[in-house]
Amino acid sequence: MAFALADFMYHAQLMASSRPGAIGVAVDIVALSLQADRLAVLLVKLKRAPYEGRWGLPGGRIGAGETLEAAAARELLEKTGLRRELMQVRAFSAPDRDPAGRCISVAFLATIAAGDAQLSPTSKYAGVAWFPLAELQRLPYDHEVIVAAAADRLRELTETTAIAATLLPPSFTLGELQRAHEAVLGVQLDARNFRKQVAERGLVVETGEIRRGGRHRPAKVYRVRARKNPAAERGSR
Amino acid sequence: MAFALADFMYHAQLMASSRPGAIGVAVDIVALSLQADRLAVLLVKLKRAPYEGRWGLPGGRIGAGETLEAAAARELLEKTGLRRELMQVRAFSAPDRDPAGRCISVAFLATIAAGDAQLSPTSKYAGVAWFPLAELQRLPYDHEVIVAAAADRLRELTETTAIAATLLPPSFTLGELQRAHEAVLGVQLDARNFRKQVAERGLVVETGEIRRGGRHRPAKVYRVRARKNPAAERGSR
DNA sequence: GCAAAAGTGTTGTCGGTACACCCATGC
DNA sequence: GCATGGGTGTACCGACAACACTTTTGC
Repeated sequence: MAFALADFMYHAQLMASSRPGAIGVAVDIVALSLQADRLAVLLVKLKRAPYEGRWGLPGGRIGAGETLEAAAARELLEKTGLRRELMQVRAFSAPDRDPAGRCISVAFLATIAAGDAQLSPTSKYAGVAWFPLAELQRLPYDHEVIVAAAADRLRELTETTAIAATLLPPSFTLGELQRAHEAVLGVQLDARNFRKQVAERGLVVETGEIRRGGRHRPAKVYRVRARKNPAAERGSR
Repeated sequence: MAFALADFMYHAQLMASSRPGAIGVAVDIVALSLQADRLAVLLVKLKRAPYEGRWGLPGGRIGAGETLEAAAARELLEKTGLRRELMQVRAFSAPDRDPAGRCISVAFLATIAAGDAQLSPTSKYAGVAWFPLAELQRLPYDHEVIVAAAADRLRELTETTAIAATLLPPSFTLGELQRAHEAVLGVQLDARNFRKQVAERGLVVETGEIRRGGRHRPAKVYRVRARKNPAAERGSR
C-alpha cells in the first residue's frame, strides 16, 4: 500500500513536471524612484543560477494561495522592507526567457517615494541598489524589456494622473512635483503651465505649510488630493 | 485499463494543482465582434468540470514551448478557425478562480471582422456562439470580470486608434466605421465630426470604389491605412 | 415623391502652449 | 546685491462639440 502510494506520487510528479500545465509562475518587480531627480530602478544581486551575482529585478515564484499582486507585494517587502500597491504591467512568456526552466513572469510596477528609498535589505539579499534608468547596464533574463515596459506604463500614467507624486514624500512643493514629472517624461516643462494644469485638475491641495530652504523664496507645500472621480461624460467624436 | 488511466490522470491533476510550484497557466480569449451593430463576445460550451456544459470564454493551458500569445492564437484557431493577432489584457490570479485547481489565466483580446464571424467550429467544441455584451448572462470562473476588462481595453484603444476598423471587413464605408465606434463606445457620434476627425488623423484611405445598396446615396469605400508613425513630439504641460 | 443614409462647413469654447517678469529668501 | 528657485497672466492656436441642409439612390 505504501509502495503503491509512493509509486503513485512518483508518477504524479513526473506527470506534473512534464505536463504542459507545470510551468513556473513568477513575478518581477520594477520599483522606480527618483535619485537626484533622475528616474532609477531597484535592482538586486541575484542568487539563482545561471545569473547568480548579477544585478537584476527583484522577484520570485508565487506561492500556492497567493495572487500575483500579493506575491509581488511580498517580494518587494522582503527585498526592501517597503509595502506598496503594485500595478500589473504585463506577462512575459518567451519559452527560453529563463535558462533554468520554463517560467513565465508577470511584471509589476511600484513607485517608491524618494524619502523611502533608503533601503533596509534583509539578510536574504546581499545587494540592493538603485540604478539610474538612463544608463542602465545590460540585464539578465528579459529584464531590460520588462523595465522598459514598466517605464512606459509610468509615463502613460504620469500624463493623465498624479502618480508622479507617489515618487515624492507625502508633502511636496510644486517645484518638486514638476521635477518628478520631468524626470519621468524626459522633457522640460513650463512652470506656469504646469502649475495651472495641476491646479485645474485639482490633483493636489495646499497643506498650508511653507517650506523654506535654499537661498530663494519659500515654497508652498502640497499633498495629493483623494482621487477625484474619473467618471466623466463622453461626448461626440 | 481505460478506467485506471482516467483515475490516474485525475489524481495526477489533483497532485499537480496542489504542488506549490505547479500552478496552472492558462489563457482566456475575449474575441469581440459586431453582431447587428452591437458588440458581442464569443463564448463556447465548456467541457471541463465543474462548469461543463456552461457557456464561457474559450481558452486553455499553454503548451510547453509556447508563449502566452501563441497559446491564445492557437486556442482561437482551434475554436473558431480564425487566425488573429491578440492583445494581452492582464493576468487574473485569484487563488480560487478555478475550482478544479490553482490556475492563473492571462486574458487576451481579439477583434474579429464582421465578415469572419461565421464560425467554423471544429469537432472539439460542440457549441460556439456570439453573445451581445449588453445582455450577457452570468459567466463561470471570473469570466465576467475578464470580459469587462477586455471591453474596457477595446474602448481605450478605439478612442485613439483605428482598431474599430478591425471589427469590419477590409473595406468599409465611413457609416459602417462610425457605427462600429458607436457600438464599442456606447455613445452616438456626430457624423460630420466623426468624418472630419477620421480624415484629419489619416487613419483610412479611399479605395476608389463606390458601394451602392439600400435606397440611399452610394457610399465611398475605405480601408485602413498602414499605421502612421505614432512617434509624436511631446510638448510642455 | 419619399424614405434613408451619404455627404458637407461654420462657429464657439476650451485646453494647450508659448512667453517675461517680480518675489522672497540665503548667502 | 546677487543668485536661486517660487510664483503669476495673457495671447494665440488647434482640437473638439454643436448644429442643418443637400445629394443620391431604391422603391
